[in-house]
Amino acid sequence: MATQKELLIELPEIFDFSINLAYMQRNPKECMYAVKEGTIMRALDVGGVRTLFQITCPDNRFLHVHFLTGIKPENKNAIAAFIRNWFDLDNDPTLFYEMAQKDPLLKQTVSDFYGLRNIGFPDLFEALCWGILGQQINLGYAYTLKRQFVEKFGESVEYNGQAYWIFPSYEEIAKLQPADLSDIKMTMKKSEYIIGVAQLMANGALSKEKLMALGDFKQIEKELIKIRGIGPWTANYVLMRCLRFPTAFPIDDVGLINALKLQMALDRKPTKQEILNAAVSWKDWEAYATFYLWRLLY
DNA sequence: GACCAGGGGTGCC
DNA sequence: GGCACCCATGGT
Repeated sequence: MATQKELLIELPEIFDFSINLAYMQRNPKECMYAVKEGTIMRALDVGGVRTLFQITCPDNRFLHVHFLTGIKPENKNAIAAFIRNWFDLDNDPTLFYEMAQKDPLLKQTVSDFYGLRNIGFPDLFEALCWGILGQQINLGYAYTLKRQFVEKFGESVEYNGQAYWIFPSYEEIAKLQPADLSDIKMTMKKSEYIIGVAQLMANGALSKEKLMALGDFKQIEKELIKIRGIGPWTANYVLMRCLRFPTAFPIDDVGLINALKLQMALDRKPTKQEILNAAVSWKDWEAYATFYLWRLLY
């Protein structure tokens, strides 16, 4: 029975907590949550209240969310929705698995990582920033940049001597000039792009709700690509990991290309046409195919 | 020091 | 729309 400080989130059948936990621990530089001994810790700003919670999963049937600071009863639904989106619980990958088990390029990874979910970025601003940060630099450095950005402009919750960081708000970032980010070694272009996105969100022109209201995947993609700093890769990355479209497909992704090179046993990178040919059988599940192929590398 | 990195913008045709 | 070229900087 859940008390006031607890929340239970029922899990779908296809879900393996330890597999997802292992994915979440893949990079020690991650600063938006902490994983320790089967427990995930994360802080969020919910309606102006800094909330710290931990997630455990003793039975693989429910996520047990325990609030450590700042919970208000009226915010519990918002946090439950955040966690459902974060763990991608509202997509049913049954048909993806049926397809993937017959696909020679996917067969191994879906078997090795059965029950893995597309762990994502429920917050649109965080998703867009992470996409822009990750453009054309190695992933390790992208994590370093993110940490510096978060620790300079975000807020944190202290608990047992450790700081849990909350991603900077677009309201705060919208007020900055590109030069304000130069001391964290963000390139001028990335700084301009991130501030530009923050300003679009701060003035109400861009929001998750407005994008989703467009309904159609292609229309949302088109709308995202209009934004300076957002190209086809970032648009599809956000469609995949924030807006949760299973058909999103960041086809130019270096990680995807390298994973396919490995699975196709090539001594060169596959061509775009070869990737398109491989993806024919992934139809409607391109995002999941990509996510599982990434797991071979990271 | 070359080459790569979970690309994107710009200008040209 | 497709293509070449530029951007900028850490990692290897």
